[in-house]
Amino acid sequence: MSDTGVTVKKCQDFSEWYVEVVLKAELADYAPVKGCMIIRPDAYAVWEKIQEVVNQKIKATGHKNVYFPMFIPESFLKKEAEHFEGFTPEVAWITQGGDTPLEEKLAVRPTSETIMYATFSKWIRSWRDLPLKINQWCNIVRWETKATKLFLRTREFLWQEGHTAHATSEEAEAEVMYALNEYKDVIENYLAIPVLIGTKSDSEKFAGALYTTALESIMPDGKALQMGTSHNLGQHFAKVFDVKFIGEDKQDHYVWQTSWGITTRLIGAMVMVHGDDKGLVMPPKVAPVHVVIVPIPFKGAEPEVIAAKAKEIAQTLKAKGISVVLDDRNEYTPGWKFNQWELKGVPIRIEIGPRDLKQGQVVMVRRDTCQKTPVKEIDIPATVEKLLQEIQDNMFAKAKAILQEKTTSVQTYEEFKKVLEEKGGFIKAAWCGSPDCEAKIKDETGATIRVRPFQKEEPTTNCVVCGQCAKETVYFARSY
RNA sequence: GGGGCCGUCGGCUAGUUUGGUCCAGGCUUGUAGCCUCGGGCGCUAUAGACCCCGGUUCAAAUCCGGGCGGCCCCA
Repeated sequence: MSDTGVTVKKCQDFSEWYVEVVLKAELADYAPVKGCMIIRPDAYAVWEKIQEVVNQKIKATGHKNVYFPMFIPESFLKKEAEHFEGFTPEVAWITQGGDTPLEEKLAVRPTSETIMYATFSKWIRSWRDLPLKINQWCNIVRWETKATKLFLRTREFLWQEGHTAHATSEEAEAEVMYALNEYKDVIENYLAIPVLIGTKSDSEKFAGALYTTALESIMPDGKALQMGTSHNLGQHFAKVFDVKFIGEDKQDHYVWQTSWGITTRLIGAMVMVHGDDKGLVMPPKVAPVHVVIVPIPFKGAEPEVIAAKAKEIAQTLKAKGISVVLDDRNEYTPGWKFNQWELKGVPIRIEIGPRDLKQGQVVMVRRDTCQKTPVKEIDIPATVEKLLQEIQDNMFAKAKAILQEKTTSVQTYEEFKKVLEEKGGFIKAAWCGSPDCEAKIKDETGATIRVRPFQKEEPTTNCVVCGQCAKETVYFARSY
């Protein structure tokens, strides 16, 4: 057997498996610049699908897409102190243009709050200008020093950043939850990855925010991955960028702001959660190709007959809006093609050969379970549609079971450490709310508070660290 | 932030310990062609590499220094 396929098992060497799947399924490649990646067509197609879904959602609720420059003057970035402090260790700076040193250095955007809000102050005059709801699809740069991990940790990545300004605190709060819930829908119902939602602890919140809400998921190796965030910025930025409006009461007020984003990291999560020993498994709702048809050449008699039939089936499916590839390359054997398309994660394969032709059927194979079923020709379109939904549902159910299996409640700090070492995953534990206890756990175990869930659970023990009265039950994990 | 491992055709690797047999070998892939081709089938021909810079040496893939890049573990 050649080594064009994945050579390690997912359960044996997860990191190596991940790298191989991403490279061999042709999702991404390493770039000539350290820490940067090249996103290849199949992965970009998934990103476009995510864009399509998100755009449709946010446009329906009055958000508009814009584009701001990627260069941010240093003075802008510095205006909100906490924000600057949070981002400055990983900002890339431009100090020279051609041969001329710049008078003021420019940051390559690590996020766009500052440059956008400087402009908001010009745009917003009265309560009639509110709410202002914009969104931007762009690249951002965070100059990481840690090891590159394709999709999960690269110096440059693609994202979407929504930014809104509102007249009241309540409206801003509602907007934060709106974005979070739409993300939950995209991630769970399209990418088929179950998430926990809640707020971040103060030490993990966005630099400059009042509070941060987030979606967190667990990967098969037991590490948590942040899937998206939605921040309530309060009036912190409004005050430093002077974003004011005259209210109906004829008084000046600062606006209340939110920002929220998801990134190409979601593609990495999709690979990790759903992939198997054969390679990628694409959730049908984001898969660039739904069905691949592999004709099995006719033995003896006319190969044109089978080719014609394959083409006919492809046409029928395309007419139903299903994305189909007819793999009629004759330089590869059917077996080779099976492996190739499985590596690429195409949800459904249709095989059609002489035996099938005789019986007026095809063989349909689903990627998630690798189950083969003969399907009568007349039933193909309906079966494909049904199967795509079934695969989507099954993938989510499987991932949900993993999430549950990888969530453990603990009573004591001893138990906490033991579970973290032996099993990983989310650890539910009682917490007193003190940053000191949180820091102690991080120092001693590497685990952080991933979310303080919205669905509150009464603590059944005292704080696992200090033994003082616990305020709430939170989810800890080591994370990417 | 600390520790470890690694870099040879597009991919996987042999050769490195002990410098010369290597204008670098194999498999795979690419290209051209053949093959009744149902799970990476087989056959023929052909193409393609020592990460970069410097040093040691008669001689460097091999030894030394620096750089660039990747992976893993710990925090």
